[in-house]
Amino acid sequence: MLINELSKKTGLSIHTIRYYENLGMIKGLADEKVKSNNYKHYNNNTIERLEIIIEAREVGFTLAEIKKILTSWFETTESKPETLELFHAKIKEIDDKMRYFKQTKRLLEKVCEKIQNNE
Amino acid sequence: MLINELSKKTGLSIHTIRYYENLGMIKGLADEKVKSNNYKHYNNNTIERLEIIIEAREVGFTLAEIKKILTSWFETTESKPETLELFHAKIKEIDDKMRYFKQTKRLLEKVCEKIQNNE
DNA sequence: ACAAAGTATAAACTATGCTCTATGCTTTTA
DNA sequence: TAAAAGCATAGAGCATAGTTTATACTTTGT
Repeated sequence: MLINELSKKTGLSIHTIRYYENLGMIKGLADEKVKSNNYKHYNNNTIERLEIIIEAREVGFTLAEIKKILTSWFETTESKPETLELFHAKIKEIDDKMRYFKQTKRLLEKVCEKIQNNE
Repeated sequence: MLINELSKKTGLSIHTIRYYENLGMIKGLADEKVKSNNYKHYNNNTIERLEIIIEAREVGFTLAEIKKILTSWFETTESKPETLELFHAKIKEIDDKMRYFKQTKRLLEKVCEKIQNNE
């Protein structure tokens, strides 16, 4: 599929997709049989990768961090202990953030109560 | 307390605290009895506010959004229905993000398993 | 009393993550 | 076949959230 279709399937703008491609997070390939243009083709793996990017950026990971996640998930053949530790650290980060989430949610709920009681 | 103490108690840099003060998220007051300087004094409410800021920014709320939360929590006297709706929407956002969190955590755990099995 | 440390204000600078514009080529469509 | 739409590349511009620098005044410690 070309970039337009990819954009529609993921909900990301064409600009954003190209931005991610420039960062090396995804990769499209030009059809070698077609010499007249340089149109890049993307496959379902690209969709998977973009969905992971969307998920992980919601969590607040930077694009650099997400790139590492993608590499470890899709490309890594060898297993470095420091990579493993990195991911354990990230999991811990998520757990920490979850706590902030619960606290903030509780605060917001209290704000709602306060607003309603003032009526 | 002065800004240095506030910085130590919250873990935020003096610069960041001033940045938040410029945005109107917190407010220090100069001692009127002292004419020789313009040193601002902060109280425990400021600490509370900064702790809320720290929590909420981890959740990914923008400083503008956090400012609204603070206003509704500490300053609002009247209760506007649209404010209430805003906060309900924010709570929903948090719930949505929690889902992303769980998915991303699961992905990271799988990455860890993958790395370990490759050994 | 004087150097060091603290405070205030303003402005410049930086990093991240886009978003938009310009240019030029290719493909599709009426 | 000419106009419109799509694709690629490069670079400029923008918003957010700080961080750093410069300047100047005040307070504190020795």
